[in-house]
Amino acid sequence: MTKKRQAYYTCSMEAALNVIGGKWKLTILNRLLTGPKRYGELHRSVTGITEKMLTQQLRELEEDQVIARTIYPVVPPRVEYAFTESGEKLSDVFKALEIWGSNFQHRINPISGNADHDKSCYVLKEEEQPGQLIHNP
Amino acid sequence: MTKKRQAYYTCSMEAALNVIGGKWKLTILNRLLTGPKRYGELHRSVTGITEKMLTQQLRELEEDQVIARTIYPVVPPRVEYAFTESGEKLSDVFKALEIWGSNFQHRINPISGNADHDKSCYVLKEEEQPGQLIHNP
DNA sequence: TTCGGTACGTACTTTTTTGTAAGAAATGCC
DNA sequence: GGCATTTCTTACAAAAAAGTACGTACCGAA
Repeated sequence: MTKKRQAYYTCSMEAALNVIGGKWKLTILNRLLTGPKRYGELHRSVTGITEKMLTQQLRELEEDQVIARTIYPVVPPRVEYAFTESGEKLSDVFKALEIWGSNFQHRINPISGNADHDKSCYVLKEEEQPGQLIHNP
Repeated sequence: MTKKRQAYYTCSMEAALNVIGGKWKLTILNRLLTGPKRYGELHRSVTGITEKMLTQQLRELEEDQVIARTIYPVVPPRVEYAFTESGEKLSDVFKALEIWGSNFQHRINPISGNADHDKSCYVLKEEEQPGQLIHNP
């Protein structure tokens, strides 16, 4: 394990940030919001991530009990990753990050109304149920 | 500036995470929740941070328009840091992080009911008004 | 004229995170 | 046997973040 992972924090927020921080974790978790995914699916879906990084981040998320790993004993191997109950509860964090980040982007970079870098990972439904997020098509 | 700071993101969440990520920013922002603070106050209050790091993080937060810097032209110098309007809106993010992180800590480390590392940075009031956080005494 | 207090800046080193490239296991199919 | 497929490992290298140590400016007071 490369990443130094603290066991204790003086602050719950820091603990949370440590779980979802890093270059790839939000993106990975984002992909899992639409349901369980295989390793290869994630690898294709998370553009630019290397296999080493993907494995490493998945291991850490698993260690933090945010996602669960299911191995199907077949050849070639089939491994699926899915949110745990605790991981699903992260949606409130995602939502808050998404809302604030969206405002932030528009403020910092208001000219880019239709550009690629302006799109959100998540869209909040109009008739929103608390805690629910749907993935951007 | 040491930190590589992206200008564009494919995801608002990533933009948000970039603003509050890093080793010290949540702690600094946490201190500012109780009102504007001077450089020296922050330095004493954020245990362990070096002057270089404090300055650097404050500069980045200022650049991201999360905090504002006010210089009083006196000798010796007096400089105050305070949330901007946008920074204040981060409280929703803090709250979500805090709630999830708190559950996370109890799950990961359930034995530590009264230890130091179990305490929160924030306490949510019983009769909570939306978006309001008060600092832990 | 040296000193103190405040808020930095800068060169350099160490630590941490991320990336590159290659290999390995398991097994059915040709 | 040799190959393809999938899910990882591992050793090594590069890049980024954080830490160390020291220096600067201001001006009034001693």
